[in-house]
This record gives sequence, structure tokens and C-alpha cells, in this order.
Amino acid sequence: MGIRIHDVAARAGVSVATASRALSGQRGVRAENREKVLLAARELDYEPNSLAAALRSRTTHTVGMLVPRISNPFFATLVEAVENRLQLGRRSLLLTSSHYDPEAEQSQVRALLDRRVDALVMIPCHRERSIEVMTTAAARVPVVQLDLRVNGFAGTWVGVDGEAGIAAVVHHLAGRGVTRTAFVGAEPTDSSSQERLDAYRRLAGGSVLLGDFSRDWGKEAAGRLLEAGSLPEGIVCGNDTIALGMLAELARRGVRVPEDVRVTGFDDIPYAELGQPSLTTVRQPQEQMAAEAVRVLAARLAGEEAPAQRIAISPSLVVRASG
Amino acid sequence: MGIRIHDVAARAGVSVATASRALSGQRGVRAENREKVLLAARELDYEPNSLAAALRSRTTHTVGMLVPRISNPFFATLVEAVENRLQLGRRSLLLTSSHYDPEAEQSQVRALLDRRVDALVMIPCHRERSIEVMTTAAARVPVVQLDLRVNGFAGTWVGVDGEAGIAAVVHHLAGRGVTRTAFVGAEPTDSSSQERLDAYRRLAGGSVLLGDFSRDWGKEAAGRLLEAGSLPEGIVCGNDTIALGMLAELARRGVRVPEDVRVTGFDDIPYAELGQPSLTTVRQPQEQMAAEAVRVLAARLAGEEAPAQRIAISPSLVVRASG
DNA sequence: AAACGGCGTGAAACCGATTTCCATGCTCGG
DNA sequence: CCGAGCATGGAAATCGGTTTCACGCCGTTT
Repeated sequence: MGIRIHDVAARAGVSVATASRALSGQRGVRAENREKVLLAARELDYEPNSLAAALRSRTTHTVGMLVPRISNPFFATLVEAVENRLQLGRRSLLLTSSHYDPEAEQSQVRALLDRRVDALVMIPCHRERSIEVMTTAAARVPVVQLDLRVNGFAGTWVGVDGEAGIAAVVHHLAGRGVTRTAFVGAEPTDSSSQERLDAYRRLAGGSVLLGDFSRDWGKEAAGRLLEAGSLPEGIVCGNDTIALGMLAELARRGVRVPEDVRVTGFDDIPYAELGQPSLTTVRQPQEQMAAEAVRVLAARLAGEEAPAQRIAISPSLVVRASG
Repeated sequence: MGIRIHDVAARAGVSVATASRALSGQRGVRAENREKVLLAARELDYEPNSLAAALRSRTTHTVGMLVPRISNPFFATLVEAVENRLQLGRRSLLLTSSHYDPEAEQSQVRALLDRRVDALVMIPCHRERSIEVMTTAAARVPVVQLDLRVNGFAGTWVGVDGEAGIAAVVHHLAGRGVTRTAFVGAEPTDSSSQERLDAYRRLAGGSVLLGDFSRDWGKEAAGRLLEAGSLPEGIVCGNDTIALGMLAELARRGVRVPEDVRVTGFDDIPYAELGQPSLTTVRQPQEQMAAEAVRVLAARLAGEEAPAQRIAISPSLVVRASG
């Protein structure tokens, strides 16, 4: 139906091989012929069939990305940033989600590999159970773990330096005269929560409440802290969602923030600024993380041999009203 | 490198053609041979090369989706819902974003078509300037517009019934004794804002303030309404972002919601519930919209001839504290 | 008994590019 | 003047499947 490279070659008066070389910018074609081919292609409005090219050259210029949940604004921002970076390199993004289910994750990765993606950006859904997918995937194409990482899997990871983030928060609170703090986080089923929890214990060591990364847990934790009697002076939350739930519940119960207690979050999701009061939190440099992840993959695809690395980018503290 | 269908056929003792037919579940293969082929495939851990299949069969089982901004939680939710639906039909999603730039949109769509997507789900970024992309795309593959639509483009659209949504809000407010209202929306550069504005004018007809779909505009509009003298009894906002800005500014100025004035939003984004007070709003049935969009495309791909339709799904009112 | 239709099968064509391999012509050094 | 070496270009192989086509076989109809 469409125009084939055959037609372009015929119009330019050269062979298919020469046309192919001219169009892909290879050397070994006289300038005159190259011009003729490019002109013919433009005149015919030639659109190469990338499937045929991919089949023969074994390169799809497509990267697969797997995230636990696309609608999570934090992941969505990462997806956007990765897509932007890929666009710059004229690559496309095949996106799929695991819904936090390791089995679905496995079958989705299989589907991506079937489609012959050149590389994979993965946010593994489980700290331990994702190890099998990661190893099989990594055996076939370059893979980089983004944000979360799998225990005991020796592959490249790009993420944020959670310890530095918690340190910034603790330090900031200390600077405001806060000595007694509590930590409200999630059970460490992924590497981020683990790292933040460990950092808090090492750096501050107040009481610790663990649930999940949800607003409801934030509310419940607020209740528990209040009922426990003496409120701490500062509450360090494991992420913004928890912190927002915390703020809502504290407000409902008439506790003033930051007068009675200071509250901090982690991630700086778009709505952190909208909280009442606005949330002091740790901003994840998502643009940078995505850029770094794509850069690593591009280097691997360009043939660079590099050992697995852990690239931890330092986050920055965003001071707002709540802390 | 990998196992080819050739190898499977050899092991099963049949021809490549028969193996292909057996694997793709076509009829016309004796049950005995089918079993032999499937067994051989399993034993060899055969993974078909979908590029080769796509090249010959002219079907990639891949759908392209173009959105204005992936990180917008409303769009991200749509992306997720579409991806889920595609997974059910064993299709993959090639995702790209236009950043609200019609030229980028054009080149992204070209890239998707180059990759031979079977169909396109588009959230066009501009009410008028997107018409060219839409027509060229629609000439090549089935296309469905999601959420937003392009003026004067006669293609299928799936979205929410904006008029019904505004009607529900107005009706609800009237039921609470509110008679004097105002509308704070966005300049109608896309079909949604247009529709909501028109509906408000037809159904209620109080004063109208137009800006953009941002929190800042919500704050500014709050100021203008207060400075204009008498506050209306109800403020109908064009979307949740505006409404959240409105709530923040009203709170800052000591106006009580809903005692002094009732405020409503539109979309029911995840953070509508988090507002102070929580936001009464109109929930967009995103799951259903995505399901419908994918259903329409699947039908077209299955060969069904259908005229362009406008599928407007009725939204539901979510009553919370603010209205 | 001859004609016919349908099913199962395999050989080969095909999808549309890239890449290999070889032939040619030209330049340059000896 | 000759042969080595390089740049250029075309024919054909290749990637790995799907699809077409022709053929043999069998049961049914005239």
C-alpha cells in the first residue's frame, strides 16, 4: 500500500542498497547520489517501515517501562520524565503496569521482551519476589531499576538517597529546637521504606509506627499518637500521602500545626503544597533520576561496558509551613 | 540466537506452516499435530518474534496513546485505565506526550504511525489546531478521541457528559437553598471547558469568571469575588484544581465553607477528598471512558463498520463537605 | 464410476527493510 | 605501466514469521 524503499531507489535511479545507506546516513555514498535519494524520499513522502528495519537490524528503538501503578502521581511523574528523555533520543516508550502483583509483573515483562524492546526501565513491585523477573530480563537486555530496587539483585539502580533526605529533615527539625520526634512510615516491603526507616532509626531514634503508604494510615497513626498521651514535637512521615492524612486528622482533632507539633513528608508530590498547612517535605529529583536512568541505558546500548552501579541522587529539603 | 518456529516445527515433525497455524490457534490442523506442536514449543521455551509476525500480518497488537501531559493525575488515571483494558485484549501501549504543543503532537503521532500501531487513543491538545493531525491519523488507522475533542473533526469521541455534570451540581445546590451562584472556569480552549461553561450559562446564569485550569487562578478568582462585594451563595468551579485554590484562599481570608459559601469542583481528582473542607465534586467515570474507548477501537479492528459517534458518559455527583 | 467439495498439509512466496559480499572504477605509489 | 588499496554501488541473502497455492486424500453426490 505505502511507498517502499524500493520505490524511492527506483525514482532516484540507484539500487535499494544505496537508498538504504543514504537514508540511514551511512558513509560510502557519493554526495550526489545521497541528494538524489533524499529528494526522492521527500517527493514521495516516504515513511520507512520500522518493523522491517527492526526485524533485520535487531533494534527497535523502543524501551519498555514497567511501573507498579501508573496513576500514582509519583510514578506518573517518573514515566513522564523518562518519556521525555527517550523522545530526545528518538526512542519510543512501551508502558505497562504490574498493579503490585509479581506474577502480572512477570507476564508483562515477557510481553515487553516478546516485542523486542531494546532495554527496560523497571520499578520492581516487590523487594524480594521481583528478583526472578529481574534476572531473566537482565539476561536478555540492559535493565535499570528506578526508584525501588530488589534485594540481592546485582543490577544498576538509580534512585534517591533516602538517608540524605531523612537526615535533612531531622537536621532541619533540630534546628527549630525539636528534640522529641516520632516516625510514621510503611512496613518496609520495598527498598525505599526500608532505607528511610533505617536512616531514621540511626539518626533520630524516637518511636516508630509502621503501616502502609496511604492517607488512611496517616489518619490512624495520628489517632494513635494522640491517644498515647504526650505528642512528640515533630512527626517525620515516610511519604507525603501519610503526612497529608496526618495533617487532616490532626486538624480535625484541633491540634495546631506547626505550633503544637511539626510534621514533615517525603516525595514532594504536587499536592504537598496544597495541604493545610502546606507541607514541609523532601523533594525527589525525578527529572534527574529519569535522565540518569535513560543515560545509563543509552550508554549500554551504545556498547559501553559498565559494571552494575548504585546511583543515589541527593534530594533537597522543601521548607513550607508544616515544619 | 533464540528458538525459531523452524526449530519447533522440526521437533514436532511437521512443516513450518502447520506449526504457525497450530500456534496461532487457527482451524485446519489435526488435533494430534496441534498437540505435538504445542508440546514442542513448550519444551523448547519458544518465544515468537512478534516483529516478524507483525511485518507479515500487518498487525502489531499495539495501540498508541497520546496525551498532553502524563503527569497530570487526571490523564495518568486515563492512561492507566486504557492500559488495563489493552492488557485484557493482549495488546500493548505505546505512550507519548505532546506537552500541549500541536507541533510536537504532530511529530509524535507520526512516530507512532511509523511504528505501525494498530490504532490510536488521542487526547488532542488543542481544540482547533489539532485537527490536521487527527485527520491524517484517522486516514491511516482507527482513532478515538478521549476526554477532549477537536472542533469540526468528524471522528469518534468518548468522554463525559459535561452538561449532565454541571446540571447535577446546580441541582444539588438548589436543593440546599442556594439561588445566587457564580462560575469560575477556564477560557474555553478545549471542548470540556466550553461545554461546562455553556451548560452553566444555560442552567444557572450567575456571573462568570474565566482564567485557566490552575490553582493560582482559583485563588485569584476568590479574591475577585470577595472584592466585588457580595459573595454568591454557591461557587461552581470548572475543575477541582481551581476549586482547591479557591478553598485555600477563602480559608486564608477567613471565609467559612460551606457556612458562608458553598464550593463545588469537577473531575474528582484523588486530592479532592483531601481539601479543607473535602470537596463536593463531579466524578468522571474514567474506567468506563477508557473501557468504552478501547471497546470502540477493538470493534473497528475486528472489522466492524461503524459511523463516527459521540459517546457521552454520565458522571456522578460526589457530595462531600464543601457543598 | 466419475465428479465434486472440503480438509489437512507442505513448499514457496511474501512482508520491507538492512547487511553481506562481490564487482567495478579510480587513485596512487613503486 | 602495473598492482595494491580504497571508495562506491548493486545483487542477493537475511531477519522470522504468515499466507498463498497446489496437491493428495477422503467421503458424498450424481
